[in-house]
Amino acid sequence: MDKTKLISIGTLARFTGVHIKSLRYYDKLGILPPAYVDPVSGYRYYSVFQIHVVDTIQLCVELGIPLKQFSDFVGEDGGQIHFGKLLARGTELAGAKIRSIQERLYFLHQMQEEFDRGRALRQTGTIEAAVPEKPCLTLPYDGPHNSLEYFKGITLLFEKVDEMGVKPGYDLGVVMFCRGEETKRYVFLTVESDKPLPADTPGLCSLPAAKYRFLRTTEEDIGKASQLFPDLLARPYDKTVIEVESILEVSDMSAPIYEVRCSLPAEGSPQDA
Amino acid sequence: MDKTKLISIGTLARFTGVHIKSLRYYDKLGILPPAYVDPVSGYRYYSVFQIHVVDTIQLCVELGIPLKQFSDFVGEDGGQIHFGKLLARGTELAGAKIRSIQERLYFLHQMQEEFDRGRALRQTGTIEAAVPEKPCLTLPYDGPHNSLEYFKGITLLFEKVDEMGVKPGYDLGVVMFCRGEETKRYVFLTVESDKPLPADTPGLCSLPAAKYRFLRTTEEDIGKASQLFPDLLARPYDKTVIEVESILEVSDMSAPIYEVRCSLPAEGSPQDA
DNA sequence: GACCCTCCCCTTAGGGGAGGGTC
DNA sequence: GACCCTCCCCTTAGGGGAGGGTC
Repeated sequence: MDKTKLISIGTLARFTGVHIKSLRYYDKLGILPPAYVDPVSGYRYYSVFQIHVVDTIQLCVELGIPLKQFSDFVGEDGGQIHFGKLLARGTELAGAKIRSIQERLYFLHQMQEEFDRGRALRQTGTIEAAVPEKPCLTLPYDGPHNSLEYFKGITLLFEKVDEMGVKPGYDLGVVMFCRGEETKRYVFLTVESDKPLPADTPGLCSLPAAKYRFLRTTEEDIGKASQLFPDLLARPYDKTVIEVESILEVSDMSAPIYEVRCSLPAEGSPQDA
Repeated sequence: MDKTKLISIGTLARFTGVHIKSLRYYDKLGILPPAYVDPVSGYRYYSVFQIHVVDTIQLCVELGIPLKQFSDFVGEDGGQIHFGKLLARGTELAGAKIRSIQERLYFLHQMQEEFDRGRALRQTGTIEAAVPEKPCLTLPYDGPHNSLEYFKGITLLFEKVDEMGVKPGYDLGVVMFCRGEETKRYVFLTVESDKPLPADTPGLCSLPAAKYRFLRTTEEDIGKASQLFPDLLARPYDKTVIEVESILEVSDMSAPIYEVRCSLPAEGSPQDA
């Protein structure tokens, strides 16, 4: 072995930008044996071509491929790299990672929207905004917020969502559907699902897409929607009133703030009763 | 504290899909204190609303925000969540992650291309393909491959790339520029850089974009380009001949295979000498 | 009987540092 | 004097399991 063709571990570290400790660790794992080890001093010497092996190891680390699996991509003597396998696995993993982070980013954007609306609401007292449809599970309920019955209902809804194998959403509370003369009241929990849910699920319905008027209120006033939206309730259109605990800013459980939303008449419907 | 409003740790685990052990760990870190702990049995009881705290913790974990920093996003009593801060940090981190993985994916795609070409070359013996321009560092050199001088040259190039603060590319070897009567031979190392390199860097040039003819050969034949491309060398156009060690399949250092590329005449140039 | 408790040991990919030879 | 060596201890976010109370 001609040492003059080889470089020291420190030089390899400099050339690759990888820490000396990492190179020793790779040696220990057996995935980067030095081209030559001085039997007296124990000094490790590497070939410049092993720079590519280091690069490949780094690629695996960055893609989250466990280094124990690195040997799957390398021939017996460590000098052969199965790029085909590595490329396939790497592309697959990188794709999965990007998809997963994009989902998270999408969730964050949704939260950001609700958060911004919450802030606007805090500043102006009331706002009006369009809200998309959201699937949810419901349970008939006619009591006040924050009662034992209410908690039992919410817990039951979480239980059901769990049984269905889907994820609970961030919104929960009380919803009132005013349809003609009839008004029905439920506790609800929104549901996150990429697949459509079976239509025959008991209690499955959705918070309808509509333009809503938003208000904030404290626990005392909750359930008195008639006082909060006197002008809207006086008008005879089908409306949905949603009461949720406002958790989308600095939320304090001991003194909850509620957000109450009342759907506005659809565009083009008669403006007067 | 009314226990009937609370759920057990196992129930919380089921509702959130998070392992019981993780919930205990979050308690230990102080970022998810149970709403109530039975002083006798030590049993932990949680409020259903703490489901949201668990979700938020999971979001942090998935985005790679250290849980020690989680307290930055939570009020003193653990019941308040600063969504604004969390959203900003999360969006920032998720964006950075996606960009980093996309870079990796781009690198993988490039490798895949070279890999596919290598496979085609192995099957057919020779192929012709267009190759984009690549910046590289060079050092005049006139010896054979795999000699001590060659290694010294390559090592020096790595050293220079390192000094310039850029990353070495995957291609290295010997390049011959035939310009008119003059032929110059160098060792080269490609350079990866997103910024343009200072034009006055000594030895900086580029492997020109062109259609190349590819051949594979063993160590013995290397440097005898005149025998490998007799038809092309007989014709009087400016050509570039590149000899690289073929590392883009199962590569074995003890018996290297070389890839030799000779640029073809530009389209529209005279077909006969 | 299913659920929960507290230890205790183990994992990945290294980083920091001590104490001591080597180029 | 800069470089390299081998221990040894430490980190994150938990998972597995033992041994023993609790609903």
